[in-house]
Amino acid sequence: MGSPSTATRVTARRRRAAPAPATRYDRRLAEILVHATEVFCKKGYEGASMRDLARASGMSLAGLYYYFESKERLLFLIQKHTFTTIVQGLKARLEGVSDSEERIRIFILNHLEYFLANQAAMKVLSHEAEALKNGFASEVAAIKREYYRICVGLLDKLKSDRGLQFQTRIAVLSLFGMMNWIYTWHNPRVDADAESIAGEMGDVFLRGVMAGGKGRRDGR
Amino acid sequence: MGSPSTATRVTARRRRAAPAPATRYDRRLAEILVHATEVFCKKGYEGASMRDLARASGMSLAGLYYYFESKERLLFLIQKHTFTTIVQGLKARLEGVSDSEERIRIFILNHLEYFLANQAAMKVLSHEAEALKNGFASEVAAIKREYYRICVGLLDKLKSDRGLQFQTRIAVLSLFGMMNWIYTWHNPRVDADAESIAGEMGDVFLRGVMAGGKGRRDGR
DNA sequence: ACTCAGTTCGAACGAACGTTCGAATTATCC
DNA sequence: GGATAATTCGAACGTTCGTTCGAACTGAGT
Repeated sequence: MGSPSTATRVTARRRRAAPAPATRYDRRLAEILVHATEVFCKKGYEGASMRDLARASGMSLAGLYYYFESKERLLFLIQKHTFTTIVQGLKARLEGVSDSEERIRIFILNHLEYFLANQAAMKVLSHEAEALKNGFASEVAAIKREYYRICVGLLDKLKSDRGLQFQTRIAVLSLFGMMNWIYTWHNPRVDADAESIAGEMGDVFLRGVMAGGKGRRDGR
Repeated sequence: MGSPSTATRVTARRRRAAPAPATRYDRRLAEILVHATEVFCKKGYEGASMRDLARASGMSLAGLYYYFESKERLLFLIQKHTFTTIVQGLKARLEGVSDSEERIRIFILNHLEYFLANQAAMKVLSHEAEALKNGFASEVAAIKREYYRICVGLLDKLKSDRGLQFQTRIAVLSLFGMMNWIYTWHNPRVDADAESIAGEMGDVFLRGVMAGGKGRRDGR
């Protein structure tokens, strides 16, 4: 048969939505993704060679291509899975909570908990955001846009609930900056856990957007 | 002579601290740095080839090596110059200002103004922070540490002046995150200028750290 | 016109890159 | 245990990588 990877991937795709079983193919694929994430995190997407990835997953160079048709698709799968998971987790946690401040605190906590529990994957997601091209890029961009819009919705709700006045776009992007920058500095031996950092950042950010009421201090 | 670049660089290094004149060598070198910054910004350090850099500066591949002994040193020169300039500018602007809140606003404004006026260089500084190794890395890290410590000093002063209570480390790193993340989203056709964004971020951040007074909302 | 340091370049080096392919190996089912 | 499909691999492909080298060009001083 011509291209083994295409053929096998099609037949292997008949897996249930159920979590545990999964085919051998899917399990091995997930393993490789984990090791590749670690390598991409350490050396960067461009800096990591397929030979590095093969060594990390204890597999031959050619063997990798049974699971992925290209290095770019491998990065794509990592980013898509990571992003999808974090959005799913957020939606589940927001369910049933109506207070708009509490909902933003949940957003921050969910983001930072996932970030610190999956540091390598989140660094690859944040740091290699521009590495994908065309089709791959736009599919990840769509998930990112959904995530961004959820946050905008939460902040706009807070704004109207409490009659606040701030630029939602700047506030949202500042919040993402505060949170995502963590991959450049967090040291588990020095820094507190996600819940504590989320509390601290939530305090600063929420007081910051709420303390003002209406208008800027000097009316500029 | 064996290695022309080493010899010429030594003889050419007799330039004044004066701004304008500079030797031909220094002027050409600066030009190449500008073009290389643009390429590193667009394609990343690993993703940019020496051939890309040669094309961008209208020079032959071999010609570049008259000015730099390696690609890594080229990145180093860009990062060191950018970081040194921003720290210098900050120190000049802080001189004579004593109010601790105003000093932090100056820090934010200086950072964002330089960031948006030199987006490519600042992206290369932020995004390729881990690309350098050993000696190059530690020299840039020293400047970064100085810059970080200045910010810690400013915040600690505010904290003691006003009897506040927050974790300086988290606050500083959150502030850097807010500001540095801008390279991922700022669009000059949509977003306001540096002064306006600095005002907005300054409001959120300063209210955030000042509104609390002492202790966390739930005493955790 | 000649000199000589400063500057640029074409051509090439070996190494490493992403990817392919056919054969070999391993697991699965009758 | 033999047939069939799923999985793995060694070896090689053509390309591009960072870097080097000696020759050629340029411009200022004499």
